[in-house]
Amino acid sequence: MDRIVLRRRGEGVVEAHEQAGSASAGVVALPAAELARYVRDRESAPVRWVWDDTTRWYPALLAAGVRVERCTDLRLAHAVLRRTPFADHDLLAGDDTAGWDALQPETATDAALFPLDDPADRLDPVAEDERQQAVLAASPERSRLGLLLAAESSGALVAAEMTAAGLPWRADVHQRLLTDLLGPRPPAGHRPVVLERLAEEIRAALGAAELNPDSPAAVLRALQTAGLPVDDTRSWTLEQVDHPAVAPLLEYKKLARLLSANGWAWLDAWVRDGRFRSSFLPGGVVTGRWAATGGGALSMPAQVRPAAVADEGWRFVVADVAQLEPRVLAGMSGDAAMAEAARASDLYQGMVASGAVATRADAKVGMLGAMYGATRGESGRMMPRLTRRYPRAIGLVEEAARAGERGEVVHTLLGRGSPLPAGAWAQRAVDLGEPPDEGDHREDRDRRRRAWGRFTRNFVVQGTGAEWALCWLADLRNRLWRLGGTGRVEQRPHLVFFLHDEVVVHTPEHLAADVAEEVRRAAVTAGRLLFGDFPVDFPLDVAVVGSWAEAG
DNA sequence: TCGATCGGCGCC
DNA sequence: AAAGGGCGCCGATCGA
Repeated sequence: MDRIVLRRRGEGVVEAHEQAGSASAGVVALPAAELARYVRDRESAPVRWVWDDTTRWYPALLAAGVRVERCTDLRLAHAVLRRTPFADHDLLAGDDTAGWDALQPETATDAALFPLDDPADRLDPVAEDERQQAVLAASPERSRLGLLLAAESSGALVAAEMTAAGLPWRADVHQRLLTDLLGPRPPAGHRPVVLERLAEEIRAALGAAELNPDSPAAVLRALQTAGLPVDDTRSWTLEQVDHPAVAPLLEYKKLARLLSANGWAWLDAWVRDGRFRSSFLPGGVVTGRWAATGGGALSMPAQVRPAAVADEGWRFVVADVAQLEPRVLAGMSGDAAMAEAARASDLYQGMVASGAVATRADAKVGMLGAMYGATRGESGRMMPRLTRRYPRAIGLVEEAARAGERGEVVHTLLGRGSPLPAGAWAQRAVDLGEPPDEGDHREDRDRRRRAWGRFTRNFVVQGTGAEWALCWLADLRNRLWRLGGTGRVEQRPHLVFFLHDEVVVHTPEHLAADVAEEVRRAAVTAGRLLFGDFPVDFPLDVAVVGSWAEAG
């Protein structure tokens, strides 16, 4: 397959470096304005575009109606290679290392603010690509690491396409929802009438005439003055006590949250032309999960999802994986008993059926505890039992926790490495053993050590789950393209949302059933890519709906 | 006055 | 005695 490295040069010129082995090795210089046509032409045969950073190239191509099949995102690949235990890091070292380390993705606002001086332009993508390929070739885990790099780059393409397309959003539906719950939109600086009324109720119930219910400290003082035994103002805490102020306070908090997180200001800021426009950031989380910036895209409350509505004549296909992380744990640990439980569409029910635990609730709380590191309470009590039934699965997360406590790196199935701990406890653990110290400090160190162990314990599972999801997305993206006939990305079935273990596809109605089928096939492919023939299933809940809220 | 931090809560 | 992983974002509050 041809491999073409793109590089920006000054004065609106782009160089295309066709690498050895390509049909016509050499360098082509072309005006930036002609890039889209060049890329479109070359896409008629298999080609891999190599570029410094997808966010610096792909949005303009998409805007010109050009979709690419595959790329290598050097920024994301560099970040993976810097941390993976599967690579010889000396092979990645070069003059530019610090620059590649520091390279940040671009968002639409960055581009407008800093159009001229981009640090990416001081980096040499041809040299970096050669280094990365040398690292991969020398890796003892070439195939897993290669899969991770390919998946990460595909994810970058998906993210750019989703960011460009936006999530269909009906501002009128959203506004009606706000008005129904909060009252009419108030003038700037004023509370909606419903909140004002609740605030008065709270003040009356607590005998605190001036109370600002938005101030946690003031609310706490008022509650304590009224004689309530609380140390914070969390909803869960308030639900435990009986007082006339509690009901209006809980109602106030719920509605105030809606107002501040997804109220009229949110609509003004993030919804344009019938689309919620956020920015997805692949690799934005150390574990490999995506992050997003703008509008809180990854924490969209169920409450406002009715406003996500497919276009006229289009549908959403919403799919999510049930219990992704325990399934991934079964696969990566090769735990046959847990994989057997995972054969059920409800893994927790599968654990009950096999006699491992008594109830579904026990199964769920026990597995969450195993993956998050709960050692006591209901979760902790399940651990001995789970360890007996699922020795390999539980052993894997326990070992990841112990390694973290020793200050060591752990890694996902495909080789994403955890960061090294920064605290003093880790320096001492690795270099000096246990120094004598004041009791206070030792307790503090132990607390941090255990916290880091919980992080590495979760890292291996969350990170491998993210790898499964990346493979799912990448394969689905190609399947959707092949379904679609002609036209640009957003004129065909295309991804509009991704949330760790859930996807939303926007599709012309007549293709919805086909999309649902491809979503399932892509999940099978992802399972095979990660776990080969090991029999662990990833069943999906798939819904064809008009509004996101109708799914699940 | 403005940036950093806190308490809280939404999602997985 | 407390002991649960990862995020983004808000208003209030603190502090330079």
